Amino acid sequence: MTDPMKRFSESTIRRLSHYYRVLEEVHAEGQRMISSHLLAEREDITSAQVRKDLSYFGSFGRRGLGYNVEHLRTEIRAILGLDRRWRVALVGAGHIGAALLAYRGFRDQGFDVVAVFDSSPERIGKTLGDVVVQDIAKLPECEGAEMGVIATPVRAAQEVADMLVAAGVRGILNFAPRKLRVPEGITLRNVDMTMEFESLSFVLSQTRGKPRRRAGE
Amino acid sequence: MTDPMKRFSESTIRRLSHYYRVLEEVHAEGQRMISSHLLAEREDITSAQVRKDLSYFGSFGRRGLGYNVEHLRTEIRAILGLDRRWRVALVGAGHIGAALLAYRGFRDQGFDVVAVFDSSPERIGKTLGDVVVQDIAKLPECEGAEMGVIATPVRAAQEVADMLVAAGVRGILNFAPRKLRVPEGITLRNVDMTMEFESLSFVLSQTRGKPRRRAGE
DNA sequence: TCCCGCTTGTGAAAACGTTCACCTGCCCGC
DNA sequence: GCGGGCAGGTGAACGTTTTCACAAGCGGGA
Ligand SMILES: NC(=O)c1ccc[n+]([C@@H]2O[C@H](COP(=O)([O-])OP(=O)(O)OC[C@H]3O[C@@H](n4cnc5c(N)ncnc54)[C@H](O)[C@@H]3O)[C@@H](O)[C@H]2O)c1
Ligand SMILES: NC(=O)c1ccc[n+]([C@@H]2O[C@H](COP(=O)([O-])OP(=O)(O)OC[C@H]3O[C@@H](n4cnc5c(N)ncnc54)[C@H](O)[C@@H]3O)[C@@H](O)[C@H]2O)c1
Repeated sequence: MTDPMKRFSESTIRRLSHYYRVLEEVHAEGQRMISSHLLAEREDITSAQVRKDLSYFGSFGRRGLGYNVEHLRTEIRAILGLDRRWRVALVGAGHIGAALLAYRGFRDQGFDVVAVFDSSPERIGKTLGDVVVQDIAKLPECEGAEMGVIATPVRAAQEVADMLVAAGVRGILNFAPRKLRVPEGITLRNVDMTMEFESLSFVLSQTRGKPRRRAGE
Repeated sequence: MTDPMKRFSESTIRRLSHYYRVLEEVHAEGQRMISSHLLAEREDITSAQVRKDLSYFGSFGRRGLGYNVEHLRTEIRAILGLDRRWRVALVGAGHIGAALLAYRGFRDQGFDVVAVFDSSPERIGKTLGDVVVQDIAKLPECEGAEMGVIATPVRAAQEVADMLVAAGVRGILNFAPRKLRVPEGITLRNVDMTMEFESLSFVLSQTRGKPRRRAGE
């Protein structure tokens, strides 16, 4: 869509998401223009970074003025592929699955959960959100979903991934804490809360090795 | 704990978590030794990367042989700060909060949720997991928690963060999709599922602009 | 005991991402 | 319509992370 087959860094994309969110807010507040400096908002992003990120995709600002909020919002929306709706198949109607289904934010961003699958007889047939939980055995018959979400226990994750790929999804969001194998051409993203906890625990034990206000370890 | 005040890259730490997980598995299977090549396991990490990561913290392997699984597991455990228990205060007993409380994995890794807070009268007083949900107004009286988890709606997130900091936590895991301000010395990690979805949507719209097997856009 | 194949640990090189610094363009006030 | 100040775009410098490549160490077999 841009140049030939240029790839953009993961971090740039994550920051685009961030800019988009800021723009949504600022737009709601009625602001018309915003500077790269304000877009950066928090000190871990510099204004130069903002401008560089945006410049990979085009020239959206006006010198001396900044960026038009409405315009930039529309542009980033298009870049992130949020100017359309995505059909999502969710596998695993447990805690995480239920949380996702209950979350309005996703629908608002263009993500529609069009099918939910589970293996437990207790869950199959129940209505969750506005879709009926289907038997995982029916997943191969699922059509039209571009993305899959894996919210099953670890042991089922790889098998489910294979089924999703067979059913034709091109991207998978995986909540199970395990690296999955997917064929080339299939995009995989992991949400790994365990890792975040461990990262916290690492930093905290670095900065002060022992519990506060207690004797030795 | 290592040299003077050397900092390690975020990615190194995330990979350590990954290695740790692989080691747990391999350990359970009864393997005694493992090579850096096998530790990398998936093609997006090279064996050189594994060795470099580990070398930041010491020399744990033996040339010609690889790493002793049990030993390396213990070492990484200590590096990540998982050789102790962490007290966690959870704020927001909604979908995400409930999912976290129900998840055995965290307890197994050494994270104990010692207190849960919510603002909704419907939730306060209910028992979730094995703790009673308390009124958020009681958070300032909470003592001894080293980490806080924010699982409230976005609008409450910053206020909750401030309260957690006041209550003495040194690290915060934030599920609300907004950048939070925290004082220096407080470690903040964000789990942002929306961003992951957007990242998927970006890649998918790059690789093939239109839905598969359907006419126009 | 000595050699060979295997695998680590690590400097050096390469790739990558971020920051700097400056030129350009634009608006506004005079 | 002219000048000053503001703010975006961008090549180059910089710093960090990853990869490369190889010497050094180890075990096992002859
Ligand atoms: N809950 C958390 O806080 C948390 C935190 C970190 C990671 N995770 C991971 O997220 C995943 C989901 O966690 P959860 O808490 O929602 O688990 P859960 O047990 O609440 O739900 C899992 C669901 O998957 C279903 N399932 C099992 N096997 C299946 C299969 N083969 N096909 C289809 N469905 C199947 C189960 O019936 C259940 O409904 C797990 O892999 C877990 O490790 C969860
Ligand atoms: N559910 C998801 O799949 C999902 C996905 C992405 C992001 N998030 C984010 O995670 C956060 C939690 O999501 P959720 O689905 O669990 O929401 P939820 O509505 O199920 O739960 C939120 C809980 O926070 C409580 N709460 C509200 N204000 C509070 C306050 N000031 N102090 C203490 N408690 C308060 C509410 O009573 C409720 O119990 C939200 O910020 C949401 O944007 C959720």
